[in-house]
Amino acid sequence: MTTELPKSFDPAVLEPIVRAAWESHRAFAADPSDPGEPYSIVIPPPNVTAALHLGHALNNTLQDILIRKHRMRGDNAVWLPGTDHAGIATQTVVEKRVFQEEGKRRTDFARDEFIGRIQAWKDDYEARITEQLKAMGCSCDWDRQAFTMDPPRAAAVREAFFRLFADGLIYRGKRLVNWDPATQTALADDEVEMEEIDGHFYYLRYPLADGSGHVTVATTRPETMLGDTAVAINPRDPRAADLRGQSVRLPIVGREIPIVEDNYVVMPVRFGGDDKDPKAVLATGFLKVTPAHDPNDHEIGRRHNLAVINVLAPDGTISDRHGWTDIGDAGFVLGQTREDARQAIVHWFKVNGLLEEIKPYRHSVGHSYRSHVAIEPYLSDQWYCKVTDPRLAGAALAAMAEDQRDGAKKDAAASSDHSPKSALRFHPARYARTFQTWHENIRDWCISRQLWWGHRIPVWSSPAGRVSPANFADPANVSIRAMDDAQFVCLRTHDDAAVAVLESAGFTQDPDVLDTWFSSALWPMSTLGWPDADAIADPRSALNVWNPTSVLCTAREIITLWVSRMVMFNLYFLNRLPFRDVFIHAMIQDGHGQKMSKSLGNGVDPMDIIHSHGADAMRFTLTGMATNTQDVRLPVDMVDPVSAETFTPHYITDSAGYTVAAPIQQAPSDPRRKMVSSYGVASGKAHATPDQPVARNTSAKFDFGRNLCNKLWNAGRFVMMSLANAPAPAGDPASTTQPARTTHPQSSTAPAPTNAAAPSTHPAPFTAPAPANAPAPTTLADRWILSRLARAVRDADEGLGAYRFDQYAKVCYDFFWRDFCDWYLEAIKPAMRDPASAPASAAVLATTLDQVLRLMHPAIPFITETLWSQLNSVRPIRGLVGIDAPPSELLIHARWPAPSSRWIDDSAETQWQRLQDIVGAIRNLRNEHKVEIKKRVKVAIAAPPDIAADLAVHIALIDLLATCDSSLSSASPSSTAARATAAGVELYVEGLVDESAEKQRLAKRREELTRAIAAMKARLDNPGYIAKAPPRLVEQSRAQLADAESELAKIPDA
RNA sequence: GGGCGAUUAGUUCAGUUGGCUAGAACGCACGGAUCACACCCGUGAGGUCACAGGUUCGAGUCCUGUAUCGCCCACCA
Repeated sequence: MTTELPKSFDPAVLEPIVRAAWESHRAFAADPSDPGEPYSIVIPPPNVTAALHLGHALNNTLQDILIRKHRMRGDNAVWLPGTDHAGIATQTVVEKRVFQEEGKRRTDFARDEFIGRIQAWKDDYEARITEQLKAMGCSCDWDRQAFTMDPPRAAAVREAFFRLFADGLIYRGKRLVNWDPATQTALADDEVEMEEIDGHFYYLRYPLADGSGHVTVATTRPETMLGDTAVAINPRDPRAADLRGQSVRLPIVGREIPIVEDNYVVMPVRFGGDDKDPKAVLATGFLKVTPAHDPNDHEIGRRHNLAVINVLAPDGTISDRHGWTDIGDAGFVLGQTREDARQAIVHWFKVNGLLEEIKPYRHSVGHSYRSHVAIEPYLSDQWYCKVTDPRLAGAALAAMAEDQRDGAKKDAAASSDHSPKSALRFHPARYARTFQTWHENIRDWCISRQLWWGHRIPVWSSPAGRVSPANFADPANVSIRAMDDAQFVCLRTHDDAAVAVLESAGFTQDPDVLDTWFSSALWPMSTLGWPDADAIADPRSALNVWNPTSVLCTAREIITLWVSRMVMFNLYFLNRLPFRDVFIHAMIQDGHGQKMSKSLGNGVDPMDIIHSHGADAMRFTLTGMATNTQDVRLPVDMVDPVSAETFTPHYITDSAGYTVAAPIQQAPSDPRRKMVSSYGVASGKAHATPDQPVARNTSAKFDFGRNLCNKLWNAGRFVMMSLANAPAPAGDPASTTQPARTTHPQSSTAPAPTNAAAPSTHPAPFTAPAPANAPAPTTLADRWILSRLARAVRDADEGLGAYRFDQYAKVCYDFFWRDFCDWYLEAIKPAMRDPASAPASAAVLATTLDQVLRLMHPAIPFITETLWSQLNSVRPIRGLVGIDAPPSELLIHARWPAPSSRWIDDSAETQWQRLQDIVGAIRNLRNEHKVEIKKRVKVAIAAPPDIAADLAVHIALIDLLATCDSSLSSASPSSTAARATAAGVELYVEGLVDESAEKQRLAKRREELTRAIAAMKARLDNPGYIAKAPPRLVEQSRAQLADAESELAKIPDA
């Protein structure tokens, strides 16, 4: 039965079966009370704004590899899944959707009603994301799935806010914030994108108040002049002395404002300014100071005690209702947008003869990452978290690994195990610098957002009302602080009675919500039960077992947004790190080095790849791409929806200077084309019907993984067929290979059978007994493959330990395909026609496949799990002395291979390498002379006595692998024999008559040898080389020279 | 402006502390329906390691500079 595997594997059929098996066994469930070293990862919670993209696929594949490997090692491994509510992003998406579909704006709804809409969106996308992760094979503990706004996470937010508030680390500040006039909310610095803009420098004349003349200020934003409260000049400016104490009359408004001296002002070039500084070139030396609308001016205003006059409404229009009273003649701009006001004011200056000049100026301007409109520095009341406090940023800096601070030792330090395990380490180490610089220059964190979707700020205030702790039933859960002459009351938990007290005293709750990163910052704590009192008190609680987590896997773009804040909060609230390692993986770009994005249409949907190639194929390809670099490229193929042809898109530059994909004629307007990036987004439309082709981006790169899976499938099939007749283990095979795990499928606490037997530390494979009836391998092929296996296991482990997933993938690939399939399987085919007669080889074969499946399972879990169950049902002898292969019903719970250095066999590898060289040389000769594939040729091998003795034993292998009949001889070339040299022996293939081919080949070889001899001679003639190079290398060079010369001597002259 | 990367075969990438004739995969060329696999097998071609200096017996690797590309941070005069 078991040998009836289909010829090629079908992921669409197999993956759901394997998923069901894992689910029914509750294979991903973890329990903090399990023995085993804790190993935990929290998922970087994807935003519920959209379905997962390829970057997520990479991110989660790598995490799953780590989790699966550690689970197999017997560690108490848990992977905590969840999603992020992503305040601004999600609200914006839903607002846009509602407006498109219903023509309604957010303000047309009641707050709760609109939140309900967003909630529905969230439910939808959370489900999709979860399904995507499951389809990818992510072995998250789904019982612990979290959402940054669900009740447990809300409790964490309340507790954290309360503690920070009571400790004075949260304050209310009237500050300039990055205001997005479109969404009417404040943005964090990180949410602002800089864009280069072609703007202008406007030179405006401000008359001196005494009428004796004017000063000329230069500005890119003339409209803000309405809020000017000073003109500044550098004290070193030669004109400063004459103007000291003077003031100017602000045009339009008529406000009299002082001339102040401040070092911030850039000196114009003619007074000694730096001529390389474009500002100095353009500057007049007079700076208009608008404290309410420019961060630097705000600082100047503080230094000189200037008035702060806000002339804008929250929507970005000029307004006299938000702090501006002396409007003078400015009535004509009231109500205008920033852009219109700019034109109007410039026009006013022009007609009044006060506009001196306009010069073009290219500069960068902050834009909202959401609405893409220009950010307005805007004065408003916001809540701040005082991350500049030493207890936060300082603690984060102190937690860094010593050898990663100040860029010490660079990447070499990342993999060293010498520094204390308790420190925060980055992999690759260069990212430690990003983290350090951020904290050294950190500014207080604006945590309030003018949104509806998010954690409502748990503070009530009243300008007039007053309360005291005595008013509350539970004063310990109330924190009262006075700021700005008002009382602010923070409630620790949801408490209707306390709210009633506040409301009756005239208090109202702050309408704002918290920055989405506030809840994200608590993620490694809140997903594990904090702040539940029992969780904190119990040393065996999930919180105390799994926090600190083992590693955080993420992309570099959120080191400052997220990593930093988790470190600060975890240290502050729990006095320990949220994770020890931070692994920063590469970002996936398209084949042109551009980010994948919806607007470029170059994104690749993981679900498309799962459908076309299979989850394993996608995972393996991504694993191989996870190199140490900061970007990797994935050339994207697009599928034309009409012709169904695949092609590589080219790019054009649009009128705005942006590069855009130009893949398909009229692509953006073709409704079918839109489905490219909307798999799973435009619900129900993603699945193509046969008569309606759907364009889906893909990449030929995924063929790499698919080919590997297919190869593994067929190799597995072949091994299984071979072993079907092989000896089975003594005793009752069924009971040893089929542990009865299915008898307790509901028990999440039951560890895997293999792990249960293991101590809490790693299994000790060297002491594990081999099967009593395991025959000892004796053949060269067996010794060789076991030696290669031992190295592969060691190297794979090393790669994973250093977060070098590409190395892990390569080791698996090379060992499995090159060694196991290309050479080992070919070599043992004769023996496997009757495995019972070669029990040792059968045991080696079964053991090797067993280990290959274990080794590759973390990367390609579905196909390996499928083959594992097949191997279990064949029941061959598995395991050898030194190679522990304890049975397990499911591979996901099977024990991770441990390096078995006892099988590393240099002599076998040397001998095998010689065979490979000889076989390669004979195959080469055959090909050069166009010998038919099945024709056996006669080969005479002339070898020195010691090598000849070795070869005599294995001559049958040469005959098998090179399709020849070879004989060892002492060099008796017939005149017509084609010849070659390999591995120190000479080969003569009889009967190859194509003399021109042979001559060509020899001429080429002669040239190669001549070149090599010249290079060697030059090297050895260099006295410095002889004197300074290690003797080993000099010896090697001499030997190579001798070999090359002797081979050349034997080549007959043309 | 500050920082971090990258530049190696047609393409995507490896290349450990400097040391064999610089490797792999895909693609390409030639041969092959062989009883695991044509998503395969065998063989081969293909590289001035971005450029210019330097250190060294020896540089893809270390140093300096240049160019191009990318990312992060800062910056509305």
